[in-house]
Formats: sequence, C-alpha cells, structure tokens
Amino acid sequence: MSTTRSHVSMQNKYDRVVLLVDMDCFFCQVEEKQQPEYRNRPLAVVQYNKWRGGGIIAVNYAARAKGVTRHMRGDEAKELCPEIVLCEVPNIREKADTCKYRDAGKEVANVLQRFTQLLERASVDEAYLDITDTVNLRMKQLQSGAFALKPQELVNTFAVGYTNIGDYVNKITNRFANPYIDDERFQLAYDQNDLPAVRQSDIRLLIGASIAGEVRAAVKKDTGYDCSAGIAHNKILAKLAAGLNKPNKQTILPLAEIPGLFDSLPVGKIKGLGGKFGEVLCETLGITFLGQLVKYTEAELQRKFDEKNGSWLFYICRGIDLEAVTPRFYSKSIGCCKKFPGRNNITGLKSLQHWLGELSTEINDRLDKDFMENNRKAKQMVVQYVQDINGEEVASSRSTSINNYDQETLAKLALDLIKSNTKTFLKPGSDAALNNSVKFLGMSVGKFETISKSQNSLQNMFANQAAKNRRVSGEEAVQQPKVQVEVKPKPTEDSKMKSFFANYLQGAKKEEKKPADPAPVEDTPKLSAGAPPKKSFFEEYKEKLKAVSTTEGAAEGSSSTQTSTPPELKGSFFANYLKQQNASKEQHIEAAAEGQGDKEQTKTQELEAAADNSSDMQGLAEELDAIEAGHSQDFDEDTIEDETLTSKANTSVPPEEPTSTYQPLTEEELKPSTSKRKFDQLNSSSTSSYKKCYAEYAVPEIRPDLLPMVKCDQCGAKIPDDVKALQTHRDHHFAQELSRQLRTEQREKRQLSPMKTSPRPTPPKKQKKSVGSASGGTSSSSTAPANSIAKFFSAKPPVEPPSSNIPTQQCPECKAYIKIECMPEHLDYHVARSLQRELNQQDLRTRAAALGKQNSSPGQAKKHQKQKQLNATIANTSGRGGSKPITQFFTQTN
DNA sequence: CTTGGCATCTTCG
DNA sequence: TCGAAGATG
Repeated sequence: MSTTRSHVSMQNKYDRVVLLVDMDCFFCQVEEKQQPEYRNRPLAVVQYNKWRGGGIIAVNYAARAKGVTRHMRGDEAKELCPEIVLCEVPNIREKADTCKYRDAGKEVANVLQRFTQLLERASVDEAYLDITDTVNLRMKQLQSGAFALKPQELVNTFAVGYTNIGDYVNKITNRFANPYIDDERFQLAYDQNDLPAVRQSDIRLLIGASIAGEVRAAVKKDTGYDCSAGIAHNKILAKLAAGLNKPNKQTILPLAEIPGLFDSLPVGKIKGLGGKFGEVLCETLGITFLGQLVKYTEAELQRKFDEKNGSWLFYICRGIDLEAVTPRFYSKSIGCCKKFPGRNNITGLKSLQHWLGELSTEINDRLDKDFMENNRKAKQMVVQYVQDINGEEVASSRSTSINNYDQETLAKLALDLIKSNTKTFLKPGSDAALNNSVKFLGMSVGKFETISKSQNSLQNMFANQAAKNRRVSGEEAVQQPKVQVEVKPKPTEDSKMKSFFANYLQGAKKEEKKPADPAPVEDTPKLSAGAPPKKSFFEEYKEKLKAVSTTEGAAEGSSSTQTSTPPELKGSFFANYLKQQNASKEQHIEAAAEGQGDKEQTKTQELEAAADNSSDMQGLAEELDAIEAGHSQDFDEDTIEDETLTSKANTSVPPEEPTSTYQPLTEEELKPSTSKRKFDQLNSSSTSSYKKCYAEYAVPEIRPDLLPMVKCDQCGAKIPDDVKALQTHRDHHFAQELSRQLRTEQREKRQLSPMKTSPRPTPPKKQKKSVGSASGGTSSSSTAPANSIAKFFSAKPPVEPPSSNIPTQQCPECKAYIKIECMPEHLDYHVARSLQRELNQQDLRTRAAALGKQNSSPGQAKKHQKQKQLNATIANTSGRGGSKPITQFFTQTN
C-alpha cells in the first residue's frame, strides 16, 4: 500500500517495535512525589473541592483497592475509604490548574526521548516510542556479542498468552533450536511474504521488552515515577498491551497470541472504539468481541461503516495497524475552558470579559512558556462557547488568526468573535446584560509556526543539544525531523547560544507595549512576544532565567533556593544548556551530585556506566544477587548500563566498540557512528527520503545493490548481508549445530550438577564490578571459575524463617523465606534467573561450538579452559569483558 | 442548589 | 479552512 507520512506500508506491518509508556495514576504519583508523607496511602486527586468533596480525576492503587474510582465525588470516596488522602488540583484564576501535571509529564517525556527521537506524546502521561531501530541494532549486536539480554530488564514483564516471561523465553529458545518448528502453523496463518518477520517477531519483541525495561527504569530513576508499558508491533496493540498488566508492569503482545486475545476482548478496549463508534459497531453487527470482526470482509465493513473505518476495522481485528509513531513532543494546540453551570451562567458583559480575561491569561502564559521551549508561535485562536438560547444549549466555536498577540488582544479577539457571531448579543435596551447567557467558555490556540529563520536555528541548537544529551540508545544518530521542525544538522555552537541568551534577555527587557508593526523581526531576535500587562508569567520566567544564567553555573553546588533552577526550568532545554555550559565536561560527574536536574544525574549515570561497562558474568551474578536480596526495583548505577551508550554523542568516554571479526560489513554496522553514516548514505542515495516515506525510515530497507553479498563461512553460500537474511540463514546452521550440541550439553549439565549443592558465599551487594579481563573477577567457588556458568546453577542456602512476626512464605523455588508481599517480585526473580540460565546455556553451547566445534565432550576442566580462552578472545576483540549470553544465538563460527 | 465532571486535544465532515 | 464532534483520561 501507499506509504504516506503517517502510515507504514503493509509489508512492514510486523517490522516495527512500538512501545506505549503509560504513567500509572499519574496525577496521584505527582502528588505523592511532591508530598512524600502521602506515599503508601490511598490517595485521589480531586478538582473543585467545594461541592461534595470535588470531582475525582485520579485514584492511586491503594485507593482503587477500596473501590474508589474516577467520576466519584470526594465525599463518596471518603465513605468507601475514610483514610483516603484527597489532593486538590491547585486553583488559580478560579480554575483548576493542571500545569503541575503537564510539567511532570514533560519531565517524563524528556527521559523517554533519550531512547528515540521517534517519540509521540499521546497525552500528558502517555507516549509512543518507535524503537524499531534500536531493536534492529540489538539484533545485530546479539550476533556480535555487543549486546546481551539482561534478566533484570525483564522483571515485571508479561507476555500475553504465557503464564510468565520465562515461558515466553523458552518458547523463543526452542524456536532457535528448531527454527521451523512453528512454520507449519505460520504458513497457515500468515502470508508467505510475512514469514521472515513473523519468525523474528518474538525475539524482536523480547528485545523490545528489554528496552522497555530500561526505559521504565530510567523513568523511575530520573523522575521517581512508576509506569507501565506495552510492547507490540504497532500503536494500537502496544496501547492495548500496556493496559493488561498494571501498575508498574510491562506486557508483550506476541503476534501469535493476537487471535486468542481478541476472541474475548471487548470491542471497546481498542483505542478508538471505546466510545460511540464502538457502540454502533457492536450494535450494527451484533457483536461483543473484537475477534468477531474477522468474519466480515473488508468490503462488508466498508459498506456498513465507511471506506476508511471499514478498512481500519478489517485490519485492526487482525492486529494490524499501520499508523506511524509521529514524532511529536509538544501538542498541536493549547487550550483551556470552563463550565458555568446553572446559576453560574455568565449573564453580564462584564463577567464575560472577566472570564475571557482569565482564560486568555492562562493561554498567554502557556504560550510564553511554550515559546521558550519550542520557539513557535500560534497563528490561530479558537473560542468555544455554549449559550443558552431560549432554554436550549447551543454550542459554537469561532476562530480567528492571530499575530503578535498578547493577553489583552486574545481576550478582545475572543469577545469580538462571540459578539459578531451572536445574533442578539446584548439584551435589548441594556448595555451590560447578555441576551444569551453563557454556560461554557473555551479558548485555544494552535496552528503553530516556528518563528524567523535566524531564530529557528536556536530551535535547532536546542534540538541538537537535547539530542546529544539524550541519546542513549547508541542507535541512530540519524538526524530526523523533530516535531514539525526541520532540524538542521548544524553544529551547536556555544557562541550562538550565548548570543541567543543575550538577545533574549535584551529583547525581553524592552518589552513595553510593542509597536503595532506586525512585521516579524528578521535579524535581531528580539522576540516580540507581547508581555501581558500584569503579573506576567513571562516576567517571572525572565527573572528566573536571568538568575539561572548568571549564578547557576558558578555556584553549581549552591543550595541557595534563589539561584537554583526554578521548577519550570528543570529539564528544559535551557536548564540543560545552562548546566552544560557551567559544568565542564569532566566535572560533570561532580556537578550532578547536586541532584538539581534529572539530566545531570542521568548523565553521570551514563558516564559512569560507560566507563564501567563490563557486563561480565561476575557483574550479572552480583546483579542477580541484588535482585534476590530484594532490590529488584531499585538498582543503582549498575542497572541500566548498556554498552550502546558508549556511543552517546558527547560523552567523553571513548566508545568501546565491539570489533567483530566477522564480515567487515557487519563490523561497520556495529559501530554506531559508521552505522549512522551508512544509513545516511543509503537514505540519501535513494530517491525518496525518510522524511517523505515513514516506512522507509522506520524499517530501513537495505539495498542489496549497495551491500555486498556475504559468504556464509560454514556452507559458502552467498547471502545478502542484511539482518534478516543473515539471521535466517544462520538460524539454520545454528539449529544444526545445536542439535549436535544438545547431547553434549546434557552431559555437561550432569557434570555440573554436583555444584548445585555447594553453597557459595553471597558476594557483597552492589559491589563495583570488576572491569578486568573476562576471566577475572572474584571466584565464588574453588571449583568453579569465576565466569563459569556454574555460578548460575549453584543454589543459595535456604534462609531461615525469620523469627519476627512478619508474615513470610517459603519460596518453592529456593526455599528461602520471603515476605509475603515480596513474593511476586521474588518469583519474578526466579523467572529472570531461569531466563538468564537459559541464555547462558545457549552461550555455553555456542562458545563450545565456536572453539572446539567437532566438539566431543571435553572434560569439565578442559571446557572451562576453553571458555576462558574464548572469553579472552572476545574481550580482546570487543574491548569489553565477558559474557554475551544469547549473543551467539545467530552464531557465526569462524 | 448545581454539574449526571470536566478539561484537553485531535479528528471528522 | 472552519466549526463541530469524538475520544480520552
């Protein structure tokens, strides 16, 4: 099908990996963070507390357990749950003010954006991330050993249709052992052309889940917020999946599970079918579940609904959704409104003006803020209102274009719009009484345009700066349009930035009543945004900005509240920029300790992680110990480290890239920087750019004519050197190899099993990982080499039941006594651990294969020696130590 | 003496 | 492009 800007092509329907991150009862979390004494208490957020306790707009999980829901009044909640904490949405200008939550949402989105530029904020607390590129990269890295799945990233992960994630992993593992095991079923269920994507779906979603784990951990670490996530091949499914397990969980929706899920999935669960359309759909067809839709042909559905909807339904009920993740960080419009029910009807001109003034003030403030962050100006304003006309409520909305607005202008324009669109505006004979009372007022602005070219570069600088700060995936330094702004790949220059600030502050200073000239200022970025006459947000912002820019850097560690970053600046481009200015790159780590902005901490974390990127078995073992010790939720610095972040653009740590000894091309592609270059080449050489064709961008087609064929080192066959072909081919070899290895494996297992009973000392928790050679590390057992997989087979001595009165339960797996409420996490740990074991077994096999090949079971000691050798080899060639579990799934023996 | 919640944003026609 | 409706949380 056509690949428009907003949709991927049908042939790519299973190629994307899409993440939906959804904050758990977000408003409540914001309140709990702000007021820590409310934590662990049932809590709800209400607005307009006056009448019956206010309307509940968010409920935390403790309160939900008591039956409190949205739509309730605060008083009802109190009845159900007397101890509930009711937080009021702040009221300013006699109106609920949600900017606190918007800011918090932005803080989260800033974290999310580190993982991909393809971020679409769907609401204040939800965002879609297209992580296809990162997944693809990691698929390659799996082959080279530059990336390994980590169990802790899959804690709290669910897969639809599986009782636990371990089963899902086993399923994948089995398929690697026998790549065509499912093919018969696949061929019945899928188009022939889709089979390659279908075969890879599960492993790619699993990788997606591990990224999701990183994303959520980063959100938690940098903002303190919990969130849930869905991982699937498209937005609709990701959104659906995210809702299946909450809170603080993530859910994979495997391709093969879609039909089963949909058979009993109420239609309304699908985004877009939760309202009237969904109802009509069900009534018209007499159906209840989404799966019942597959009976209908596309033509039938198109006839009953319309062409577009019918087609959409036809595909949705098959789990196909082609809508692209459209990069958008900021909303397209900004608006606010207020109801004036019953007696509060606006009946007089004065009070109408008053409320228009309030609304326009809010709009104007938000516009100012938005302008600072996004360098854009609204070109249109819409006023919406509901009038009482002869007892009938009549809704209207009218729009006008705006240029160089200020608060008063907006208010006046709005009034004019209402006036000119009301037949009889004032009561006859009166100059103050409205003929039609107003029951609702709304005002919004949109049609944003970035301002002049010269200033646009600022936007670009911010974007680039932000991109540098945020990039963590190691992937795509591919420049791409951010929001609707053309991001020029210009170098970001401090001087430009400084002059911007100079100009900005200056421009803000001479902000008297501006002249009536609407001519956009071209060269001097004086930013003629009108300052609202009184109590301008802009003014305050300016003050804060000044304070920040002049003092923050010098007094980096200053605890002075006067000079610290104002809340609204935290996480903003400005704040980041300033901090970067003021902290020299090397001192950055120190600076971050202040904990001022999340950025700094993150950066520190990344730097440290990059410096300490050893993820050998020793480290893994310690992490697992940490998990087991009950810290599964809050790891510190060593949790999220990911090799790929060594490629972070402005990190001072030299990237340690895996230097594969395999195909030169693959090696090239493994280097993020060159990978980017190659990608750019590919794109620029093709006639249509990714800007025009999202599908090509999201799932870059590698052009065979530009890529040499690769000779299979095992059978000599020529294979196109792209991920899929290569892997498919290697899967084949791997399967062959594996069947040979399995017998050996069984023997080895038996040989290793005695160690299960030998207790090993618990290593100190969260000990810094040794970066040494792969074979280094503290040995935990005299018989097992440090990096031996044997470590993962050794059992912990059972913990004695605590004498305290804390209710505990004995874990069926490890016999340890675990606090009952910790049991789910504890079991998750076992799942994760068995996952890791599984992966490591794969690793073991493939290493043995890579070394000895014709194999023959060497004695255990000998085997360890071989492993050491191999590890050393890998360490030498890759520049990093150790374990690459699963890495050689697509093994390339050489 | 209510407001069966309300605010916000996007998409549709 | 405009105005209205829909969807969502």
